[in-house]
Amino acid sequence: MKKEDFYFRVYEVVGRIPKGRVTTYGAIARMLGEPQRSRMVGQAMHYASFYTEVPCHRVVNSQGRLVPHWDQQRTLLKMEGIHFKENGFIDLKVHFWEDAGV
DNA sequence: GACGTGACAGCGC
DNA sequence: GGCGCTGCCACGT
Repeated sequence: MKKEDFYFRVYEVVGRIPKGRVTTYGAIARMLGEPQRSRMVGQAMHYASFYTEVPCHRVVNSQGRLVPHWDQQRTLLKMEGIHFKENGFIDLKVHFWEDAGV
């Protein structure tokens, strides 16, 4: 698929993340059928800064770590009810979410 | 057109 | 479980 369409799909999936839940870049890439493009998902999020409707703060990496240089994300997720571990990572075992259909 | 960089993931040590 | 290396694709210089 076209990269532009790929980004759009990413925003769509991210927009479906329920409140109080989070997902990973790899998971989103898999939902779109292209697990190798996990980095493109991250890049899409970078560009998503333009789309305020996209809750990109609910997207973390496979380690449950938050986005670097964006401390506010931690606060935003706390408001969502996300529980953080001592190391500052999110407990994916609890808040991980994945959309079955696309 | 080529090189370097980056909101990542997966595997090996 | 934490750290490091490799593969990936797109974008900026």
